[in-house]
Amino acid sequence: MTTGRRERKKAQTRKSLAEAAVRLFAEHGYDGVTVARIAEEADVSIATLFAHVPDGKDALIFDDGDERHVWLADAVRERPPGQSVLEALRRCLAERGPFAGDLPPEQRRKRDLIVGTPALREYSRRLWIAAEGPLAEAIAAATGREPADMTVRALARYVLEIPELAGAEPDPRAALDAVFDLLESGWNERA
Amino acid sequence: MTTGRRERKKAQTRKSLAEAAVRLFAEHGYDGVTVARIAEEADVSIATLFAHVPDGKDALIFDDGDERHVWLADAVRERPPGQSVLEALRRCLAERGPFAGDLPPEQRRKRDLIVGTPALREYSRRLWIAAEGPLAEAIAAATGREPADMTVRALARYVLEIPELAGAEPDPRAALDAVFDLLESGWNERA
DNA sequence: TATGAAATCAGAATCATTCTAGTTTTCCGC
DNA sequence: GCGGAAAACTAGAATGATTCTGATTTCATA
Repeated sequence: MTTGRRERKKAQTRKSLAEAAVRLFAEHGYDGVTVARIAEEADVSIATLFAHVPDGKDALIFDDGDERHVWLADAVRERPPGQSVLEALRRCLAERGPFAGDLPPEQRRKRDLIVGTPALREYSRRLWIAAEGPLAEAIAAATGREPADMTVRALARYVLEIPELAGAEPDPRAALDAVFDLLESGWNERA
Repeated sequence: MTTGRRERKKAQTRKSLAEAAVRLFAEHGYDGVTVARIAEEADVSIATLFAHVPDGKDALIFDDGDERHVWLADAVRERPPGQSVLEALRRCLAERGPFAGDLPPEQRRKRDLIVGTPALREYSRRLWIAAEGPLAEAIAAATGREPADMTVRALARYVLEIPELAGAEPDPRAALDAVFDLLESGWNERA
C-alpha cells in the first residue's frame, strides 16, 4: 500500500519537519521560531513545508494527527463483553495522551511543550474533537441509539474534552477518574 | 464611573467597529473582508482598530465579550432558594446565546453569522470558556466544595461547552435539555 | 490655561500563508 | 531501458493580519 520510495520519502520529510519543530520550539518557544527557520532546519522550502503540513505552524509537531480518530471509537467497538462504554473509554484514555505515566524523555518534552503552549494545546484539542463523529457512531452502535442523538453526541464530545480539561492537573489520573465518575453518575448536589 | 466624553467616544468607536464588521462579514463573508476595509468603514486607522480590539479580527463583532463572564456565575449565586445549581444554569442558558427564541432580525443575522463562520464560532467559544474560573467558584460556594475540585471544574467546563455543542442543532432548546439531563443523571447505558 | 495621560495616525516591519510558474523526481506501461 | 504523466519541489512575489515606531492630537483636570 505505502511501499513506494515516494511514500517513504514523504513520510521521512514529514518526520524531519516534526522533529525540527519540536526541537526548535522547545529551545526558543513557539513564538520564537519562524516557519522559515523550521523549513531551513528540515532542508526544504517554505512552500514544501506547507505542502506537507497544510494546517500550518500549529500542526507541525503533530505527525500522527490521524491516528487518534480511531483509538477511542475502536476502544468502544472492541471492548470485552460486559464492559460498559464508559469503562472502555476510561481505560483507553488512561493509557494515551497526557495521562500516560512514565514516558521516554523525548515524548515527555513534547507533551510539556504542548501543555505549555496555548496555540499547540488548542490544536491538539481540535485533533481530539475531530473524532467526535466516529466516536458518536461507535457509542450509538454499542447502545442502540441514533448517532445524531444529542445525548450520544454530548457524551462523545465530553469524553474528548477530557485530555484538555484534566491533562494539566497535578494528578492527571485522579482527575481523569473524577471526570468519568461525573459522566457516569451525574452531578450530585449536596448543599 | 464611565461618564467622560472620552469613555463615550471610546465606546462609540468600539460599537462602530463591531457594526461595520457585522455588516461587511454578513455581506462578503469573513474571509472576504480585510481589517483594513473595516477600519476604513469605521473611519479609523488600522492601528486604532487594533488598539480597540487587541484580540484581532475574530473579536471585532463581540462588543460585549466581558458580560458573559458573569451571567452564569450570577445565575448560580442568585438562584431562588431550593433551586438546584443545574436548574439555575439551564434556565439562564435557555435565555441567552444561541437558544433565545425570537430575536430581532439584527441579532438573528449576527447569530447566524457566528454559527456559520468557524473562526467566529471558535472565538465565541473562547469567550464562554473564559468564564470557567468564576463559574467554578460560584458552583463551589453553592455546594460546599473546593473551586479546584476536578468535579466542579468539569461541570463548569461542560456547561460552558453547551452553546457550541447544542447551538447548531435543529431544535436548540430540546438539545439544551438533553445535555442538562445527561449532566444531571449521568450516562445510563441500556444496551 | 498648562500638562500629562490616553487616543490617534501613517507608514514600515514581521510573519504566516498562498499563489505563480517553472524544474526535478518518481512511477508505470511499453 | 524509454517517454511522458503525475507528484513533489523550488524561488520568489503577493496578500493579509498584526505589531512597532515615532510623531500628533485630544481630553481631563489641577
